[in-house]
Amino acid sequence: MSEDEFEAFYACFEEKTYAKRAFLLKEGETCHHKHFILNGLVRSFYFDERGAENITQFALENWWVTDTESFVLQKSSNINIQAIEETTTLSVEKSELEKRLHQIPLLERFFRIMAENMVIAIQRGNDFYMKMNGKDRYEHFVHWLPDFAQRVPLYMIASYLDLTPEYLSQLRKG
Amino acid sequence: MSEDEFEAFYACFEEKTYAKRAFLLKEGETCHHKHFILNGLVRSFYFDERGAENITQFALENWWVTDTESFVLQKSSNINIQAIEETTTLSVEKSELEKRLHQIPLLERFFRIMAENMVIAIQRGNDFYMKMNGKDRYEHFVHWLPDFAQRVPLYMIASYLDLTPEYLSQLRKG
DNA sequence: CGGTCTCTTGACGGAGTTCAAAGCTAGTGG
DNA sequence: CCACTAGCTTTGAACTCCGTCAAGAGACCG
Repeated sequence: MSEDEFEAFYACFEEKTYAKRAFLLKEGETCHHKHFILNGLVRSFYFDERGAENITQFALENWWVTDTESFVLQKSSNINIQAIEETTTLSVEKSELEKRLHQIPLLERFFRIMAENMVIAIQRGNDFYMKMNGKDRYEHFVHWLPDFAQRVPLYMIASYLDLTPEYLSQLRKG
Repeated sequence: MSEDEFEAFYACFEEKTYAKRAFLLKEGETCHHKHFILNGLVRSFYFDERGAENITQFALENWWVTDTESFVLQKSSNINIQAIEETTTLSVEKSELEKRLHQIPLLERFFRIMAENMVIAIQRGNDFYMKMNGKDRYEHFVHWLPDFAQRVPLYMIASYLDLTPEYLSQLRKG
């Protein structure tokens, strides 16, 4: 990428700071941004039919976060994205991004590769989920993602691992 | 895309036919192709620690199939892709594809969008899986994917929906 | 301190699995 | 074209993992 191209690309990002518990996206809104996290920690979650929060993803420093379905199809979102800690992002708006993608062929390549890596990451997550029971999922999580285990309250980890806090508590004891 | 470009792109595809039960990819091999299915039906599956087959995906006419992780990272695959019926594909080999992607910027765009759509499809699948119990998953599957329900044996549907054949049998009765 | 949020404990229940056996079906070869 | 066999589907009983409910104990923050 030439220096000019990089400038043009970088210029379309905006730095934003979200307070603890602030929302990057709320259910029912359309997602207009891809966020790159400079600092902090966020979660994606939805409310199930009984009003309980179900966490589908965490993201921290150097991760991207968005609701891909809402962002790509520009339809209203089913999920909330919320800061767990105070969080600073570099965020790019959809129409800005589209413009640059047309101007800079290398960007298409970059975002293609990023999307492929997302497919891989999600499929690995599924694989991990399918092959392990609750206990193994928890142990794996604590072992491989200690950053999250430190910074995220237990009941959120339980939700992410698709366990009740009560059952997770049992597992930790025994 | 210009006519020349399209010719160059189309030329890198090869038509192949796989007999029923033939493998498009075997565990341990590296996946070198993306396959577009012209005709037929395939499944992706792995063997769990007890030697039982676990189906992760079906694909039929007009769908793409590959092992994204193995294809992108060129590492040995954990899954098998096998024809359930005799299947004809248009298949493109990785290095051929890479060459064209460099030559034809529009292709990068095409495959970026395709990868994004895969992310959306997989996440929808996960959502569907998380929110429904076994009975609902089966009914949803039969209702929305009748083609599969007709053409795929029951024990494979059970595996795909993550149920035992015995339990699925119960569900159908009651 | 007082209240809300978080984590733990234990009794009970239900969705789904496991195992074993028997009935059914369809493909294959003779 | 039939018979045989291997593969597929059904049944039922015992069992397990994990969720639910209810109650209480800490812990953090104003």
